[in-house]
Amino acid sequence: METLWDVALLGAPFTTLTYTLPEGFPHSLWQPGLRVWVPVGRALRPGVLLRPASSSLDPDKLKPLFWPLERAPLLSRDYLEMIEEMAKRVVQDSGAILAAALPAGLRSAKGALVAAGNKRERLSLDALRRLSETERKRWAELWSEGQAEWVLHDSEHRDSLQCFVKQDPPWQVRPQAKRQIAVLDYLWDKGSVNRGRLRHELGNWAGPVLDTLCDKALVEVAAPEECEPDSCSVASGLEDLVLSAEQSRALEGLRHAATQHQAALVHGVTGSGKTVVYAHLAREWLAGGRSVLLLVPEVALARQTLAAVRHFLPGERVYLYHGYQSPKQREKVFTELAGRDEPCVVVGTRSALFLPLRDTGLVVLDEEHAESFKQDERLVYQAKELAFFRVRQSQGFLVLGSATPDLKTFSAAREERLPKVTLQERVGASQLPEIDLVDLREEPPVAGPFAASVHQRLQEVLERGEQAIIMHNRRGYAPLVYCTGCGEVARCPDCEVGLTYHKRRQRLVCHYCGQHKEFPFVCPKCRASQFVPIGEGTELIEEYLSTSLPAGVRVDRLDRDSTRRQGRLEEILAAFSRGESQVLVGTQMLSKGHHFPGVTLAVVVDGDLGLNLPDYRAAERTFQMLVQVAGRAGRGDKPGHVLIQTRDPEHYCWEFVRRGDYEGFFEREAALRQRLSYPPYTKLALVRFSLPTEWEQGAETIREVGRFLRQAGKAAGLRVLGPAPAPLGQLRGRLRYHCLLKGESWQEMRTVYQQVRHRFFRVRQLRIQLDLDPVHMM
DNA sequence: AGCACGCCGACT
DNA sequence: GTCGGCGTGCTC
Repeated sequence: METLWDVALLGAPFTTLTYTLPEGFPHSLWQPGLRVWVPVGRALRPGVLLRPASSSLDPDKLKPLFWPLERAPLLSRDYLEMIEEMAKRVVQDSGAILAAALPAGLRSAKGALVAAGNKRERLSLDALRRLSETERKRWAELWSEGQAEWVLHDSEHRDSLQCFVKQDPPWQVRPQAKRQIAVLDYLWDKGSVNRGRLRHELGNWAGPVLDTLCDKALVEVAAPEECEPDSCSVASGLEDLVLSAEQSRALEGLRHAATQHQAALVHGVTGSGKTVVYAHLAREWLAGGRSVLLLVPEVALARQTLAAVRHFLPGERVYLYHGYQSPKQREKVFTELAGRDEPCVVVGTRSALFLPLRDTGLVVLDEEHAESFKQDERLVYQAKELAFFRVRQSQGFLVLGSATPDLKTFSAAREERLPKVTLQERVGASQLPEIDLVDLREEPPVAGPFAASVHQRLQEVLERGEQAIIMHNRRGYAPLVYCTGCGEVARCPDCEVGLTYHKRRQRLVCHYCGQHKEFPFVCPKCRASQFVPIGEGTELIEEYLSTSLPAGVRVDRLDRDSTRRQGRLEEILAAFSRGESQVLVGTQMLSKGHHFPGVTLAVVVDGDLGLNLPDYRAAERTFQMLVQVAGRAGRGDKPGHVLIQTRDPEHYCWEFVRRGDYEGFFEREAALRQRLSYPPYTKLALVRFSLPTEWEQGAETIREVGRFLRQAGKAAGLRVLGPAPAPLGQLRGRLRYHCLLKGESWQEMRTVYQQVRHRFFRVRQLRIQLDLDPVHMM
């Protein structure tokens, strides 16, 4: 009989600890996946039973776990298997993975009470701990028989209310009202947080300040929204389920692939109607009694896709899941799915891969090349890898879809490790747009950031009553400002990068660490306060077009700043798709999957922006983004046109973008990668490490880490490059370095990483992180 | 992350 | 002599 269990802690330090079992509960209760309260130090913490312990610890020295949180395990064995596999791959504790996977409400045990049947007996968690052994046992038996229940603290408490800013800056607040400004700034950065969190982060004074701001209607405090807006007013562009001949062939191809493979690639040009094909396939899998998971890279797309799925699959249970839902909402979806046996559809972003779907049949990863499918802050994981694991585990089928697949994915298809179906035609009357380069060396920008001919073209399009999108991947007003006193550029003191000027907010913002300074700003070098903006961001372009285009033309902006306020994104998209605005200026947010039939012109303000970054994927990324932007033009019945401004018209990327020639680009880029020994021809990992800027032993430690890595790497048959300062050499007051590992085996890389961590474990100033297959080298 | 333990400076 | 500052290290 197993009496020792390994429990993964759901809070820091996330380690797995071993406990004995308490008395009074039926033995059959103890199953993997059961959430429990365990004593850690003198506190109680939530954790998850992983497995009967194999360790040779002395049972007399172990504590008994305290109490189960539920009568049946929330998580299945398959689910735990997935978590543990993931933990192994990213070299982290299972508890850390679980904590990232579970919605907040399920990983934090709120102070709870035990109520007994119909009696009035109530016991707080603390009271329960103080009971005598016999009393505790009696309660355990009562609870086990269903005579007592956990009553979680009600969330109607004021601190659980969500707060969000209701107006875009600039805000009408006296400049002396520092606290009001601090609250507004905080909420603006975070989007929406609950009142408790706000008071915790800023201090208790935030409570009354919040009330003042509510009175001024600058901030709203509301109960977490319980339901998602059901339908989306943005046109989805998907009229019906009738398939073209090409789509039918693709569907047939996928059906066939599913009989002998675990996954397939749908390579379809923008506007070729991939979603309809997915919908058909989804319907078939549902009919077969299996669940369907539909993943898209962004929340806005998830909402659109939800509307389309509901339209196509009426009567099916469809769940939505993404990171911007309220914790309550996510908790509800999570628990409902964990207990659900009938098949259903889930539409969501990357985090939806962690949902406890019982029987995952079909998984669709749309826009599979998108970088948001790999997260790299808290937990480094690749959604594709996890999706693969899930379908393998459940004998399901994974569909990767894109107009511009990840080079790695396409190369797998080329080598016939991954079946591929292709969609080359746009559906309906629309055609792929014509794409032209505008050489800014010959035709320098005269109209704001635009060449004369581009501006001219824009005006013509608007005169005809058509719409245009302007893509520029830089938010804010100006990416740099320099001081007229000393000629220096204003820099972030912690990151050393230039500060971006945001005109509406009257702030200088560091786009890397998020800190901001008020503007006007006093130069730290010469005390002057006159600054001149250099370069242009979306805010400037919006302002420029609003004033230079004929009156009556409405210009809107779509970027992270303009969509911070809740519901703004939908408003902007809806206004554009109803034709109320004619020009939409934005960052790459514009390029993802939106369907605007009225758009006949797309302008890329600076095609070279991403091309010269120190990253082996710079060209791939630029190509993908430009093809996606181009894909927004000419989706209606009028032909589309794309203008790309560049100062480097000879770059090999352009001819392929112009012809919409993915395969050509692939050949060229793949050959380059092979020659330079980059993925997909080798495996790559970064060992990132950072240390405080002000640390005397910094330089010596960097050398030591490098020496150690080179030695350990060599022994493991890896090539080790570096250490080199990371492209963002200083961030948040820390120096950042990395070593690049090249080799054939992920496992060797993990081993080397563990060795270096072990070796420098005691050097507290040093933080070391592993990123297998990094998407960007920053 | 908590929360102890522990070793130095300013007070009754 | 005691209170308390936060550096260091552990939690089954």
